[in-house]
Amino acid sequence: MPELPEVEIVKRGIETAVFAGHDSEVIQSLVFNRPNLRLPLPQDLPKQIKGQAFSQFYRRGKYIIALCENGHGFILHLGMSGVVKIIPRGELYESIKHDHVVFKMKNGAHLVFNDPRRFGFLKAVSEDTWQEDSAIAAMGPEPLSNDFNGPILAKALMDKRTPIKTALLDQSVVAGIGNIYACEALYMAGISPQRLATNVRGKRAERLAQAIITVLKKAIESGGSSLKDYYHADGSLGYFQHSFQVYDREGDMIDGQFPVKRIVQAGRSTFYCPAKQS
DNA sequence: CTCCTGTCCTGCCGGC
DNA sequence: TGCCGGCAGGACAGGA
Repeated sequence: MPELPEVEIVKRGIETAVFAGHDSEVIQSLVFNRPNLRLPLPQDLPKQIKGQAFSQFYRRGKYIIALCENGHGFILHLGMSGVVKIIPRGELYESIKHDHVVFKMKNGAHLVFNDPRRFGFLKAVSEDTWQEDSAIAAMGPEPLSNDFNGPILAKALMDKRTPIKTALLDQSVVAGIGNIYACEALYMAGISPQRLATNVRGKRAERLAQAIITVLKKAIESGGSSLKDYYHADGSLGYFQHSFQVYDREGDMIDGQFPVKRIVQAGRSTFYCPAKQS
């Protein structure tokens, strides 16, 4: 499920667990239970970070960047089905299916990456070069930073001849939006997903930028508030229940009279309310 | 160049 | 109940 808000919650949850004191930040071991996910797992990483303390976590779009004190670290992408589980110190960790990557911490806690579909990946990077990684460098502005607003969005959309919905999924336009929040932001902004991206400018682009910011912030808030310490009882981070206005609500009525439709764009489902979006 | 389609992989849900 | 097809929140390679 992970789009920007979910990844942000996962990152905060990891930070909370790792920076809890009593050597909770020190990695005792890192184990890969298979050779690859979407990409080969970095076989040198375990020895590079063994005994090291995590020093810093960042999120960029849908990516989490984790760095250790010696400068070694990794980029984690959750793909479609990835979750991070945190098993606190003192609790027994029992491996289950698709637990591909397991960090054992010095204080006895475990951080586990579980990804049934294996569309996620973990890539070794260093403190000095992670920003030059191809996935990171090509990314557009962070929507919840000062680098993002209506005019900046309009400029990124100017040359795009695709429908606006498809353009929003392009991580070089704006970072972190996926299928759900593209649909939700367009609904909130009253913009049809079929409108050409190049025709979203001026006031429309302003409305869309604001809608993106609002939708993402609300999702982070609801994730943060609905999860005790950001993780479920089973220790999994990254899945929490939202109430969406249009996503996965085909046939539902808006205002009791305007139905939500489902169409397919670039091979992905789009949900929208034609009566409310133009 | 830009844009679209197909593909990677497993799990789940609805229909028969 | 069981089986099967379709679909799933991402991102890339390859072809048009």
